[in-house]
Amino acid sequence: MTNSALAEATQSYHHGNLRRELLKQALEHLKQVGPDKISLRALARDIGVSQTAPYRHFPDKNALLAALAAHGHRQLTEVTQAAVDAAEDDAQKFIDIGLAYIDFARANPELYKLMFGPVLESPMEFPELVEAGQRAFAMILTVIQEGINRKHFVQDDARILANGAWSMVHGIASLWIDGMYRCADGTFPSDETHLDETVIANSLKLLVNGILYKGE
Amino acid sequence: MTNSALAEATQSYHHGNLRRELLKQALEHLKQVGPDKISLRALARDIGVSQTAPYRHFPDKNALLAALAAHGHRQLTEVTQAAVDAAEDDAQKFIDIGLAYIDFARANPELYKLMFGPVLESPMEFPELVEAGQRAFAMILTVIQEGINRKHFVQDDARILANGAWSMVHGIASLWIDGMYRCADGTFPSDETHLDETVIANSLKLLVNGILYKGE
DNA sequence: ACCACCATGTTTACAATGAAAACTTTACTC
DNA sequence: GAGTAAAGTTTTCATTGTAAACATGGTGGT
Repeated sequence: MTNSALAEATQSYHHGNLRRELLKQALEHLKQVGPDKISLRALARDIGVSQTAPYRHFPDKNALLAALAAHGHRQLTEVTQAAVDAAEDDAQKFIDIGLAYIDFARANPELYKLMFGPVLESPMEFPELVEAGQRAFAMILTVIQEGINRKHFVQDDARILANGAWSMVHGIASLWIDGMYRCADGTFPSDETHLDETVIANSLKLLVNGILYKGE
Repeated sequence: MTNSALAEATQSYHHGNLRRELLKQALEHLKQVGPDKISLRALARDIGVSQTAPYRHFPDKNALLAALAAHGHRQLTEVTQAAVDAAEDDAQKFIDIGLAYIDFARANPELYKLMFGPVLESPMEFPELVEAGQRAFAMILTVIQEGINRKHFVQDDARILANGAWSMVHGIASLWIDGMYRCADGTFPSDETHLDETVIANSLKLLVNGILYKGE
């Protein structure tokens, strides 16, 4: 068994392939207790390994969380890219892309909080994370630039359009996740989850209306 | 000195009026170390009081943070209300209100993170906080409703307009605070803080354009 | 086949934290 | 002036992140 790939696949090696297992368990714990309360020791305990074993794979807790966040960014980019590819070339396209992004955030709230919240320290120091972020932004920029080329937009500064679109989508996702989306009377929606998509889509439309060039 | 109001005003009582002092120091620590790393013990130490003294004024750490967040919401509502009052009745009005909100977030990033981030646990259990949030939303609704009454908007569902506007503003504030606002090439702005207002205002305009009724 | 090495885990240890429990002090009330 | 309840203290405990020193076992060079 000199093949390390085989070693990874099986249960062998010294004590299993920990790094993968750690990230898997971390994601599980993340979903259950939220990003703040993740404990390295609890992870190690649940995996059945010593409390300091994780430090052979990550310099510290923050680094593990960063790896988790990077994975999340890649996933998010994936689902958004899928929406981009599937979309027809009209206004609905932008709505659909936004909805895909927001759906991911709603389906993985704790992960999303980790990715964009203040839990992670000095995220810019993790190349993996920075690259994932740039990839996501590049994707948005591509879509935007296409729109600019086709003269779909009221303005042709890609930076403003991309940041504006991202802000809107991120804002909706954040507020919704934190339960801050409100009814007209200031109270919170009870359980009409079937209305969500419509409400969100309508909010998105506001921005799309502001961006799209309305041919006379 | 039977007057408890006087007692609060002066330095007297048992060992000074702690509650006020705690919140003050907490705000200071918040600015310096961020919401995650605030430590009750450090607060007590800096004030010169025993480590468990805070527990006579707040049931736990979370409650202290909630009080801090509530204070932040009141401040935020205040500055935004001021912008509402100062604004003339045209499109620029909405830009100005949004900018005031975002300026507060940029001036008090750690406080803003505490108010809207995932740090605070079960925020809905703090009536003080819930009320502050409702007051803020009510203010937005008032402005929106006025606009609806004057037929300024392309749509008359106040909930959608208010949530949409808030999402946009919150999204911009969050991304900016976390340093995720990007240049057109996907990199981050270096130090052109003088350009900020313009860039932000332009993003805001995208939404305002989408909301305002454009009389033929 | 041997042996030295390095990656991976373990044991032990330490300091910081949030919080509970029991005790002490002080200001105000009757 | 005694008693009471609020405000503060001391002591204690479990949990956490992480450093340091040690153990182990698979691998590669000779």
